[in-house]
Amino acid sequence: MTAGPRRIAHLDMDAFYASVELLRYPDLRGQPVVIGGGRQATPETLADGSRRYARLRDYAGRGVVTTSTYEARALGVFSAMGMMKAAQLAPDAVLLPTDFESYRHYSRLFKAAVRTFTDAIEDRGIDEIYIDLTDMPGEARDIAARIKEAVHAATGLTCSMCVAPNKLLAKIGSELDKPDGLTILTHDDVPRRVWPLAVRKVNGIGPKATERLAALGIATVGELAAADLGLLQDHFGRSYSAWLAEAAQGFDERPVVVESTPKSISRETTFERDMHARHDRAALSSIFTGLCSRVADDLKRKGYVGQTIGIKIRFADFHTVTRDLTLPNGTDDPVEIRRAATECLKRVKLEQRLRLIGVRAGTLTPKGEHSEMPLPVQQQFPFET
DNA sequence: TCTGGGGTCCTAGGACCC
DNA sequence: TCTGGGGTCCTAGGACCC
Repeated sequence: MTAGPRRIAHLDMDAFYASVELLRYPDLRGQPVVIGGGRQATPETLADGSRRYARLRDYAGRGVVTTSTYEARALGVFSAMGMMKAAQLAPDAVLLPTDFESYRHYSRLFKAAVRTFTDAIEDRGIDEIYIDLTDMPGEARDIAARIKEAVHAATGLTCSMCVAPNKLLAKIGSELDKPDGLTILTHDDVPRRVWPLAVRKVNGIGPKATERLAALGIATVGELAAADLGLLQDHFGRSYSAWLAEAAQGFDERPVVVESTPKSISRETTFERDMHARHDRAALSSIFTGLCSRVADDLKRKGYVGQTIGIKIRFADFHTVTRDLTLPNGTDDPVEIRRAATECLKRVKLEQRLRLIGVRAGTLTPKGEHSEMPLPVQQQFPFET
């Protein structure tokens, strides 16, 4: 076994949800299209067979943009932006509702296509995967090109790929040539191709860290790579600063994780209007029960029981609190979940109006496997070591 | 124009145990 | 004037990702 560099690919579907919608509505190709909002955005088919689409300007509500086409992005409309803001930027853009059923279908198709090459695949959600190509014969570029072709043949969709020595670089590289890109990065490419990038491009550096780095005069990965480790430690702590320094050099040893088990299952909902604990008591109670039932259904469908039941409350001012409770045994029973969730709810002051409520089950174990700890021997004497 | 829903991982304090 | 230390569980919050 020679311990040469690994070959890790990151594959990212291009504007995935929007591209799936364009397969169904090809007449929208080339137009700014935004996915998000509720059912009311479903296109209407007219008598002559043509379609009438909702426009972003007609939207009213609290939704956010889920995805947008490249034409909409050119107008400044990006994922996670409030729809009302997006409507100001691109009032004439077409608005389509999200259809997760379809996206999951195409997700299965593209992953199955990749699986004809290898099983060394790490799932990173509906539209992304890592692939370990280390043990595959052939040139990285040729393998990636064949995978891209297979994905296109299976779905009619394009993706962008990068092959690099690790996941960190592969993830960065797959964005360098979007859409339909194919990038190869080696460690020697880091100074020329990675250091000029904004720190935000690094997976794991989010909005908060970006802002705090900017305050230190660090905007690019290269500036981060050149930063004094002591300075980083003072501002980000031992562990995160060490990771920042490693990442800026392009080092990352994380393996491609092929199998994983879920850690938690949750359901939450944001109300169309803020609710009041007393005034809207009946409505809230029925929503709460519904969330508990959905969590129970999800647990049953996936074959798990959860031992920690938790709730999440978001107030009108967006302040968010969580409470949880560990039960003696795991459960997938909606009544038991609701009872535990209610206990959690009692520990929250509900004076402000509520924006969101959620229910969560954690500490999951496969149903049927007994996870209860054997009870400790009753009553040990203290300090008997 | 106020910001969805589903997750993961990390940190930190206190309880509890030996 | 003193309080010793280490491991693990529980709970709450926060950053981050897709």
